Amino acid sequence: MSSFEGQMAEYPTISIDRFDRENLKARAYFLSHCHKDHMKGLRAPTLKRRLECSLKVYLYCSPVTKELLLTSPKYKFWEKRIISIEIETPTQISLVDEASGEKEEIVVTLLPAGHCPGSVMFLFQGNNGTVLYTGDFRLAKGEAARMELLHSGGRVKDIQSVYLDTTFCDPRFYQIPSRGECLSGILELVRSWITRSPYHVVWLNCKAAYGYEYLFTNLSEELGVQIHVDKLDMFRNMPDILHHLTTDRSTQIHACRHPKAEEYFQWNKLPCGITSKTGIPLHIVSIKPSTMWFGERTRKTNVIVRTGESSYRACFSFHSSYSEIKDFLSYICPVNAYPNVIPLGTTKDKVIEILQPLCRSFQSTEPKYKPLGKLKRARTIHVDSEEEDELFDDPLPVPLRHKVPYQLILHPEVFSMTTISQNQPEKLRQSTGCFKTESTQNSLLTNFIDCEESNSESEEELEIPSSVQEDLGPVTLPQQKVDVDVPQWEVFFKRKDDTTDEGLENFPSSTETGGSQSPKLFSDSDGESTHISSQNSSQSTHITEQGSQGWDSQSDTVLLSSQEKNGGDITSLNKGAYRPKTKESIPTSQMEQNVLCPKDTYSDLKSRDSEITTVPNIGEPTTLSCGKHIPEKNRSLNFSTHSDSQSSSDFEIPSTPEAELPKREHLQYLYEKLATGENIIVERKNVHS
DNA sequence: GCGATCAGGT
DNA sequence: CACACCTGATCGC
Repeated sequence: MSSFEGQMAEYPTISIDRFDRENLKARAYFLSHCHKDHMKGLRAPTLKRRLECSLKVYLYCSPVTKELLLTSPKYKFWEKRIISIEIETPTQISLVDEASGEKEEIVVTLLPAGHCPGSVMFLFQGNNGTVLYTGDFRLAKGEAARMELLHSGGRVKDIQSVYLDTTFCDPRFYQIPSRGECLSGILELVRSWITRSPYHVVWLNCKAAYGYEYLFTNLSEELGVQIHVDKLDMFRNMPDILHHLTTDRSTQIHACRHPKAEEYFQWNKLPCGITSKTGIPLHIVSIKPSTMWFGERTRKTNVIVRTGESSYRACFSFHSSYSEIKDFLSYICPVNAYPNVIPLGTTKDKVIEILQPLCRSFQSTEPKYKPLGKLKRARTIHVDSEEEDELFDDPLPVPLRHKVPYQLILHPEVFSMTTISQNQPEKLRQSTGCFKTESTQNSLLTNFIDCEESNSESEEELEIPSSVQEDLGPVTLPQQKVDVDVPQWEVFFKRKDDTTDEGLENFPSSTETGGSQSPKLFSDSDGESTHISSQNSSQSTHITEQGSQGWDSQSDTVLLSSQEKNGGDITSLNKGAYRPKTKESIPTSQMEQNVLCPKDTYSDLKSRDSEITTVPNIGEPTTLSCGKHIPEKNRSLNFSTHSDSQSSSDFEIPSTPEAELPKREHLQYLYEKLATGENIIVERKNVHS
């Protein structure tokens, strides 16, 4: 639960994710995502009244969040006062004090947060420095490095403060299986059950919250079965989600809810009330998404745990694990970091103790003891050289250092801007202006570059395979050799042989599943302890493909690919994917480009109220007009269930093409056992029996 | 009747 | 062990 009070030290006149108390005086509001604990006060009469008086006050959020929010009649009064901002589109906002007329300019950029549909992080740039408010997020290791707009001049921006989602910022939550692993584990479990007969159905016992959509869309895509839900009107303009949901109860996968659902389940009744199909009783299994976490030294895990005759828990997390948080923060390396959440059982001081070493404020005062294990090391950067880099870098995706292809440098510190969005999407106008580069103190910054390194993490990765091999007997873990010279995240996402994925289509994803089948199906691994919680997972509007690959233009399909070769996490909800359809259906990529170009469908005049401006690119290198944009990428539509998991996790035990793969029949057999609850002989060596 | 808060549950 | 809710009881306006 977020304990963020709504304001940031650097920009106290804006409020984020809190709308009560002091926040009632804010000049502008921001909502990172549509979860109730981030909407406190948002529909209170006091704020409503203030809106009526302060006509220049607006709420800014992603298009998806706006859509979800306005679907609820309780928030309808916000309709004319919400301005949605496209993901990854720097936008200038004027913060005006209505009493004094005082005005401050700020540029905000929304970055996908991977928490739930529409969830974003806010990057603010203004006179008091650049700050990042993460909202709630789940980003895999290395994802920050792939976010274009966190960079400039090929390096991460100089960020003063990060207001961080520290939900799992405790070593106890060291690792959480990746989205891909969790997804493929669930996928195979569901598959093994529903393919038995039309009367075999699955109940996904999800909570009432956004964030499971990527699970639904992926299952539907892979299995060709829509998911039954209670409501879907909030997705009416998000075809990529909508198409995978249904209100028709006759489907085999349900995610409907009812206050007495658990009770119903006891009686073999689904939450939606049905118990049979054409007179024949259903065979129901329940799968409850829950957070499962593992200690630092845990070698492997099962993402599916059987909890009863017909019930299972499946790993699913909306938030980044301890190691993911550390990876994220250490990459950003801000001057300061502030926790938005203090997990129960820990204290603010403890959380800060963890965050501080990853910040510059600490590093500069501490002896620079940088063991080889460090991932990044300090280096001095000259602005000039940065620009050079920019110009001459090769456009190919380069691992850590992000380049911004297709850009032209204008003047180092002045940017032209085009005004676009307005309150009403259809109206737009344009204008130009100048913006001064943020970091003035940039000439000599201490920045970090990747180090070839050897750090504990990679050590683990290297070790894990071997131990896993021992444990698993037949299933050997391919050496995911991590080349020390290679940027770490590649280790997680890249698969040696991408092409193999396709062929494996139906092959149960070995990974988690594979793990589960192994002896310790329902228990935990030998390593450390396993933990389970009932959380949910989530995802957001986010990008699957990392890096410079863009999303594809087929707006529709976007979602899902389970793990693609790029391995990243599957987050399918791509920026494009969940873009509400309200505007036009411009192919995503195209739309992106258009954002900065006059020709938009929008036309119009600007209203002086809400001043919004899209800034081509902020940061050292200035981008010219449509330049911001990410190279297009063809999103792979293949959904190989496995690759991701296998490649990305520490947990995975799986098989890779080169390794000895479990036989399909074998896995199928185990899955069925798992699904039906039949006894599984737990033999370490020979799972096959 | 409404909201805010707390307890309890999933 | 956490999360993001929901329900119900109580209190105050």
